[in-house]
Amino acid sequence: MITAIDKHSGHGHPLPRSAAVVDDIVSQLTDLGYRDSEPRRLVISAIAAQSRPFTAEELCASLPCVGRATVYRGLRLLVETGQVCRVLLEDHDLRYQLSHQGHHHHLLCGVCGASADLEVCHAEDILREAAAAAGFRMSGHWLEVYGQCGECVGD
Amino acid sequence: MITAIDKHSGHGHPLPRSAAVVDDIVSQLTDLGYRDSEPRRLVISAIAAQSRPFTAEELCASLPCVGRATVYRGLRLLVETGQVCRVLLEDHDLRYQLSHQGHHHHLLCGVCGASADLEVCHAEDILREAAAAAGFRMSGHWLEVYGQCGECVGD
DNA sequence: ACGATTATTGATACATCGTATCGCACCATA
DNA sequence: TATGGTGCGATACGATGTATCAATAATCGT
Repeated sequence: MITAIDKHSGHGHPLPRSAAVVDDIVSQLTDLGYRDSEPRRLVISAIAAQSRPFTAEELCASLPCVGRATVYRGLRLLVETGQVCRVLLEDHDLRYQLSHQGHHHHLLCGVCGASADLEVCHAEDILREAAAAAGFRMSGHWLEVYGQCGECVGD
Repeated sequence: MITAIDKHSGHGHPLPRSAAVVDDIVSQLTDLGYRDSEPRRLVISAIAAQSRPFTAEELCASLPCVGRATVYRGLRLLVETGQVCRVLLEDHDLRYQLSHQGHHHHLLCGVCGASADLEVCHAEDILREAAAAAGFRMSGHWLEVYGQCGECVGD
């Protein structure tokens, strides 16, 4: 109801089309039978405002007016519905980020923390074949790729 | 090409030469300057006795006479020295298992929990190339493959 | 528009997993 | 055998996430 994105309450500036992103996600949730509440919109909005993978506690800190449990619940719901995906850093730190649809993996920069998507996973066929050679039927996989992004190479 | 080796599912078979395995690991530790203590041997022995990926708490439970902190310290030391590797299950449960040397990834059975190794990671070249296309210089990756092992296919 | 129903919230306690601290014991070697 | 550092166990702590539960608010049928 309240489109409070324009409220420059916090530190960051609102992203240009972030309101549209929030509306889109909310409508996907309502299609699934979930309600459209203000705290949830705030959580989604805060997620959409993140420029790189974030931790759950960072999200909580950026939403002082929303209960911690609500932030965690919203995050979990969005992960379950595929709107947000988990990202595992090289040091086993678990983070989250907005998910772009479809099967993909992440390129993670160890210097600046930026992430990029590997949209098509060609490795999948090779893995399936290798699994079959070991008598396994592959049903899924988890892959993260670590390195340095173009701007950080050489640092 | 990727070759799968060393299925350590075990279905109840005791691992052969487990004492020799413990001695080998202990000698590698002493070579690195660490001492040969009885609690540490107990931890290593318990790890060697595991037939599939285990949690740290399972290890603690199997070693009631060794302090919890000691178990965790031993586990961490073995991970740091490469004797034990971490395994991430599909539900994000973190487990451990004896590491067979060299770069490898895991095939994990979601039914019985068995694991097998993918010893050579040929997907690496593909990933490096894909990373380069996105302007990244790849320095490492994390990969787990999920599915069903030969004995559990069809369950 | 109203009221009933039910999802959602927020505060808080709890659970899990792992690490830091600290005094003491043990080993290595001088 | 003195001594210094490694490792020990007990325990407190920290980080991350979940369960509980009364109160609230969104949705729906009318």
